Amino acid sequence: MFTPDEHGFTGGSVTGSPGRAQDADQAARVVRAEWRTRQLLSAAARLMERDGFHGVSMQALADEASVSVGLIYRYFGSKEDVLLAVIVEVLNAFDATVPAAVEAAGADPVERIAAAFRAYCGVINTHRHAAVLTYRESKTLGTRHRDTIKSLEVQTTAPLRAAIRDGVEAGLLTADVDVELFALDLILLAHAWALKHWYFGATLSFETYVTRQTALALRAVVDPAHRDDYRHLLAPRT
Amino acid sequence: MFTPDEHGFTGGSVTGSPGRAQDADQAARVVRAEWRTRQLLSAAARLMERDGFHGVSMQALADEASVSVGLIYRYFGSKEDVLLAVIVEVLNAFDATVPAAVEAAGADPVERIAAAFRAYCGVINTHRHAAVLTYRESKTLGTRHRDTIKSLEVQTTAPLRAAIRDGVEAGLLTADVDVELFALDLILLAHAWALKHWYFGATLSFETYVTRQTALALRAVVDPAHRDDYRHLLAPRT
Amino acid sequence: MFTPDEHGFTGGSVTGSPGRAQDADQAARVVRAEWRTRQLLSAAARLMERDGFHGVSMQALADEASVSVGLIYRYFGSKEDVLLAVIVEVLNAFDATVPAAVEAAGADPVERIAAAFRAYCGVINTHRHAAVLTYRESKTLGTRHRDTIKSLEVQTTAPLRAAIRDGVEAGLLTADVDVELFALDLILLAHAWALKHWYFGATLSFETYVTRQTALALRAVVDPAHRDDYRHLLAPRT
Amino acid sequence: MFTPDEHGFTGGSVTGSPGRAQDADQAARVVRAEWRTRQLLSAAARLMERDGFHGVSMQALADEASVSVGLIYRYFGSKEDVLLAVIVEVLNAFDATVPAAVEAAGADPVERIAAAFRAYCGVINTHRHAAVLTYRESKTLGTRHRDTIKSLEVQTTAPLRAAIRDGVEAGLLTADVDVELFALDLILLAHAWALKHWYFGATLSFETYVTRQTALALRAVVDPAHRDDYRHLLAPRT
DNA sequence: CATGAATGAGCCTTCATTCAT
DNA sequence: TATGAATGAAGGCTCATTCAT
Repeated sequence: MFTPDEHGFTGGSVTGSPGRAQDADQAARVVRAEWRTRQLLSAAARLMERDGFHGVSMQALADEASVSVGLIYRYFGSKEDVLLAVIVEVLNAFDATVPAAVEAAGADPVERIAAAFRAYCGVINTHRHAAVLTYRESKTLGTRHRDTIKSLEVQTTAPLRAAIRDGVEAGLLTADVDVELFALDLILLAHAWALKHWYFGATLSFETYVTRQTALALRAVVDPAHRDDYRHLLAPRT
Repeated sequence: MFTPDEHGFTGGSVTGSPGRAQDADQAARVVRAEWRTRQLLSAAARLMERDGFHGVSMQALADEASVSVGLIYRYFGSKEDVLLAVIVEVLNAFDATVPAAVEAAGADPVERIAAAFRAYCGVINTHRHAAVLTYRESKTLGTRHRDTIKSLEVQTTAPLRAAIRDGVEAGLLTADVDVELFALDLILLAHAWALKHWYFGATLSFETYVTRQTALALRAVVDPAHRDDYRHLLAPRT
Repeated sequence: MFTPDEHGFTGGSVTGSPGRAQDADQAARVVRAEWRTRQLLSAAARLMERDGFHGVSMQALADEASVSVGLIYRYFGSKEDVLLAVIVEVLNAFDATVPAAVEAAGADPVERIAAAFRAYCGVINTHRHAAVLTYRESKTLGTRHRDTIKSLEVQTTAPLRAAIRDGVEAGLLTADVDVELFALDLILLAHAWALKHWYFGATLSFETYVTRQTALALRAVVDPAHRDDYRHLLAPRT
Repeated sequence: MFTPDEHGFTGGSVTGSPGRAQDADQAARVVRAEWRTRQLLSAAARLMERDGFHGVSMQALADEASVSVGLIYRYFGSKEDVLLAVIVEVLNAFDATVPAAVEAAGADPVERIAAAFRAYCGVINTHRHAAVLTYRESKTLGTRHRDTIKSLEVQTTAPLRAAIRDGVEAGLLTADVDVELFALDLILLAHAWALKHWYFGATLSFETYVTRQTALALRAVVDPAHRDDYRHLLAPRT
């Protein structure tokens, strides 16, 4: 699990109050701090998805979150940090969701690939607001932040790449599949769901989208010899 | 072919001079104007791809193009107009390239699909700078401009969609292919080449990328009965 | 009394603090805000009278008022709004001064006319800087603002017109007096005091100016039969 | 007659063409130059009256006059010079009109005053566009130009002041009339005709305005003993 | 004489960030 | 902790003026 440098609440000793009461205070403080953070990130994601990073002023963000401008700076060092945190939140959600989904799919590599893809799409669907930001505003961030994201993305897509590799090695996928490339394509298709409103209209439901894309993608790589085993994935009724 | 309202050089023909000489003047002026436009758009694409629309100031643009700020406004009404023009230039390039490439590929729908995809990728490779902008900065533009782009994109992808539809109807592609979805996916894969430096590193050559993606995509849709006919596309040696 | 929409300090009362303390805060804030406004308007009037609306940059205004440029925009939405506020201030001063002066002059219509005129001149003398702006920069403002001013001016000159009308009806002024025209002329003569430095030099004192103009104007309209009653106005010793 | 420093067409010897032909050339040139000047000043007056000095760009002026921007600078040294020339044109018109009108009115001082006033109003009515500029944009001009205007105005109002002085000395006006002040008032009333559209609406015709103002003003100063002699001026039927 | 492309200083305005309360 | 007044750098854009043709 990744935790950005959200201003490092070390919560050091303050002044001179007894221990027990202080602990309670601290706990309450932490709770409130987390609530604030969530409140702010949620507002930021909503606003930035709609108006873009540069289209959202700190004042607007403060208004949307019903706090003062100054308070934002207690939780984030700069406007860029807010953006980074929003993006990181999505990437963390991948890490919190995808591995579990893959595990739940059982041992079969092809099933795991399908599960991973579906989980990716699910996270993107949930954080649709923020997901677009990853694409649109990465260049906005400085190199350091960008590297943070980059490595998070690699880490995040690891389960998918692993499943694909397993599939090839198990002979379930054709031997000539380029693991990296296929993984990239699946990620792209997942992201496309977030971009699709603007690019595509609202013709497909989420379910249909995932099912069809899964079928399309897998048909390209499943070894002909095992096609029948995955008919439920390759030729869905929808 | 689309031409944005680049400020409509009506040019005020005035009093009473011959006409031949004036025509020459006008012609020379138009030539220079077009040169300036190209010069500016090229600089804009380079800079905006690197720093994003908001990261490029008009001053910076002027410097990069070695002109004064004021002059930019003779050719574009606003900063947004510059962005629009950059984007439109790519889209026009599609229109100028793809249909010809498709025709040159002969009558076979599958060959035409492959040719269209390759052509798309080629245009994106050429205008790599500008292509990224289409993704990143569309939200930046006002609704009117956005609609302009949207309709251009639809128009631009028409040849590809047509070829796919033909393929399905000719029984070369499996009957259950979702034309729109498959077209979208191919476009995405083409665009991905522009996004890949940031997303992927520089492992693949353009040739390899196109060949492999073509194979991957087509394998998902070509009817098993015709696989052998397209072995050169489906199972390239690279 | 007119109050322009000076940015409507709604002020965001937030969480849950007592109220008394907050009220005090709010009150203090309002006081400071009003002080700022006055400070800014005063600087604006001074500068604009000297250099004209277009001759004063926001930077210059900020410097003169010893604040930052940005702060001006907390109090006024735009440069035009500053001009409007300056002008409105004068017009409000009329409303706050003239009626009282007229009342204090007693019931006699002629005395009331003289008192109104003197009061007008007094306000203009006090706000000499700003008064000139009304003439010079009305065209600068947009139609909406211009209408605001126009209706304020009408409202502001009402007491004078009423007194003249009463005078005519009471038979103190000759029956053929054109009420509107005579009122306009008096207003003009009052404004002329503000324009006179540039137009006239500094030969006359305020007192002398008012007294003489009153005499001159009234002599044109007071009915010969009542001349003697107003000798103190018609033939002053100065 | 005043002639501003309109770039001093000394029209010196050019190169080496014969005398006669050159003279013709010169003449033609001068004619065209004057035509251009008039064309430009007319356009400038129209535009500036509508949009104010600062609201008119040199480009707009060029367009309105159907010439190029560059050409304007052959006739006027700067934008300010254009404004000055426009204003000076009105003041010259006074000089060209008022004295003649005064002479034509005969020897009677009161008649001369009335004639002068009517002539002033007439000029202002004709150059209404430009007249407003005198008020609105004098501050725009530098000190030097402003002094030019000031002295022109003094020179221009001389006939009126002379007539008033004569009237007082002849005992036709009451002895206590302040010559300078009364002259100023009359000039103001004349100018008011130009300002009135904005200040007053369009209720009065020019004729009515002049007649009524003349009556009003003269009634204030004509000696009671001579009232009957000027009944046609003091109590017009309109 | 005439044109209009080109320049660049300067203007209004916004907004991230700070800090006294 | 929380507020929001205050700052000032920077940005987009305009426009008077020049100059090569």
